[in-house]
Amino acid sequence: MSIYYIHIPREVKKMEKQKYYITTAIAYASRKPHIGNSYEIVLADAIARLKRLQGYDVFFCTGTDEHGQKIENYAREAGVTPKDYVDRVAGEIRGICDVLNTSYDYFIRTTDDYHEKAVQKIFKKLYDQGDIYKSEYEGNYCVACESFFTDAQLKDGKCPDCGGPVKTAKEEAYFFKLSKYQKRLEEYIEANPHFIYPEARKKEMLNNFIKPGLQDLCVSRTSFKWGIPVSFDEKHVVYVWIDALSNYITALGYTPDEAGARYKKYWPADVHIIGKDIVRFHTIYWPIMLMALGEPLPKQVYGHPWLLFGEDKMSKSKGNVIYADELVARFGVDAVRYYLLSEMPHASDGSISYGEMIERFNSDLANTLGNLVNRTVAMANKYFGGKLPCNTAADDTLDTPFKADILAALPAMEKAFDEFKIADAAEAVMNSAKRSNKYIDETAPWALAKDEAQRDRLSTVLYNLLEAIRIIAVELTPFIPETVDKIFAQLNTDVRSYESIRSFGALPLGTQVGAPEPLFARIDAEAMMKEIEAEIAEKQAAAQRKEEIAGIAKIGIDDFAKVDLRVCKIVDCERIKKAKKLLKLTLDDGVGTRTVASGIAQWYAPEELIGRSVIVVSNLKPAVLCGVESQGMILAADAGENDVKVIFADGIPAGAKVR
RNA sequence: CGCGGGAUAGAGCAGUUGGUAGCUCGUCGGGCUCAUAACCCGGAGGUCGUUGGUUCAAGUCCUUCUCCCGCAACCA
Repeated sequence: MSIYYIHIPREVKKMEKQKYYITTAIAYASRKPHIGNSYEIVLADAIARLKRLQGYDVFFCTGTDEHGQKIENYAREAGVTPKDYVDRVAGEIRGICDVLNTSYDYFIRTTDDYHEKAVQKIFKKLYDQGDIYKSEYEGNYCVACESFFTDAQLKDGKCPDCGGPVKTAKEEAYFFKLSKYQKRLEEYIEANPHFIYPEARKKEMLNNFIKPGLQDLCVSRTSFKWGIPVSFDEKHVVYVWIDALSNYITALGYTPDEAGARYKKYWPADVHIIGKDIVRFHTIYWPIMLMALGEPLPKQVYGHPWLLFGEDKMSKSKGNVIYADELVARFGVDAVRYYLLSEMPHASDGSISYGEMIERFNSDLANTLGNLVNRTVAMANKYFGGKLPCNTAADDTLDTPFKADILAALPAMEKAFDEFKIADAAEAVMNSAKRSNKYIDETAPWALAKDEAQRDRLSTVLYNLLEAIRIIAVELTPFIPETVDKIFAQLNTDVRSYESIRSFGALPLGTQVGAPEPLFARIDAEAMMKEIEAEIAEKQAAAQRKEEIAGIAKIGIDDFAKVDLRVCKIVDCERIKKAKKLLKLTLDDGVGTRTVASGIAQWYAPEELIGRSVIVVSNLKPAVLCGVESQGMILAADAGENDVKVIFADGIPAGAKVR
């Protein structure tokens, strides 16, 4: 199997620390992020902490993306200025990073002054050198797809995506010549097989986007104001790509005129940690921007999977949104971190549920790790008053394999980290804890304690255990740093360097061990689940109430009169081939026939609809959906969580007006 | 035939270049008493989605089909 990582020497020379620059995507400051969005920062934090432990000079950057139409709209709804709005949300986002105990070195906001200035200069530079050009785009625009296409891309004069009609659109905008760099990008990706990770994403990018031909990217907008103004053309604001992606270098102090010391030191990034949904922007647009600026490209982009709630995506209306701060309040920060890091598969989506959370907490943290520390420290106190007199009474048949197993965890953990298999890394460490529990069973210290002649042996056994715990604790630093501190407090030592865990025995003999204190209290799963269910039910009820009250703004009778509802008879019905959810209905509306596309394919088969009558919004503007022009919309109701029922009007003549 | 990934014990997953199917949780039985009703050992439970093939040997390679997921495109 190939190992997807940039080779980094394990031994870092003392003279000069090697740098390691790691970033997360910057979070869009439109809403408070739920636990799924928070996974990324914890993942990046674990990697950053490991690299620091390994002796790297780490720079770990995160932040918020604060411009755009959506934020402008939310702010208007909230009745505050966009700046006030993002100040609040950015604060919440940063609060979540902090509550998760993440060790970012820098938090950038795209509304920061230096960032805005740098972005303007970047935009100007690209414009001056001809990579960005202004266009009265008289291209082929597909309204349905909201995309422009070149003549070559069109299929029989129609949109290559949906097969629908395209029209010549005129919209003043600036464009970035991606096409110019396409070949270089393709070569770079081929030449650097680890650049896009995991492998599947790379194929996706190459086959779907790069090889078919990159279209020039629209990089400015005139339709909203909340953005960084184009310095030489104030009608335009810089659209998301150049604004947001630049953060990775502006955070280091980069501008086109002056790179700055920090930039020179840390760029290029060693890895960008991002969600799989934005791999495209980070592996196509971003590298091309950097090429155009004449800067080196990041070494690696890791598109991580998503965290889902049970089977579903989280959504407020389902009442199943879980926020990091709520979880931390209930379970503690390390329990949340541990769950995220140990439960997420490295390539496919993971899930979170309270039941799994409790199970993982009890079995790994409380039983395996917590209990190990507790029983060991308790014995050290009970038998020796916390101070071990000897560590030389070895029993090789038991001790040698034990030590070997404990020391084997570190390389296993490092290898897993290099491949972003963080869950495997956690497992490797936890196996050391299990192995230590087994060692207790093998050596039976309580039996040794009964024999005065075995005193040295007993002390040695307990020393080996304390040392194993110390090694485990250092290895757990990337995962649960707060607990690690507690463990070291109980061991009463500060020998916790990375070097000290490469061999067995760095714990000084005779250290006065502190009193045993449980690290994690076992959770009564049944009681807690009951409690949680009650809370969720309450939340759901509240959400529903709110929806009913707030609902949609009241309309007058005049507004309602604008909607023309008609009974129509379904004369024909078929699936739309290219669409998963759409049915194409041919309707008799009393005057003639019309075609309507409806997203009910997963609930109704075409046969069962033919001959039935439905209510149709007849004066809806036509739109093209997957190549079918839809001239209206049929009424249906959300009958349940995942159930839609069409409202039938059988027996009423076609063309009848509904009011 | 748009591109790509997947189907392995009740659940969640690992299986490196083909060579005796493993891990965690759960379950059943045993052991131990230092410890947080915890810890340790053992059992049961899988014809590795389906068809055909290559091979001395296939979970692993090729092939047929079925189903799931991601990307792209739509829930008018």
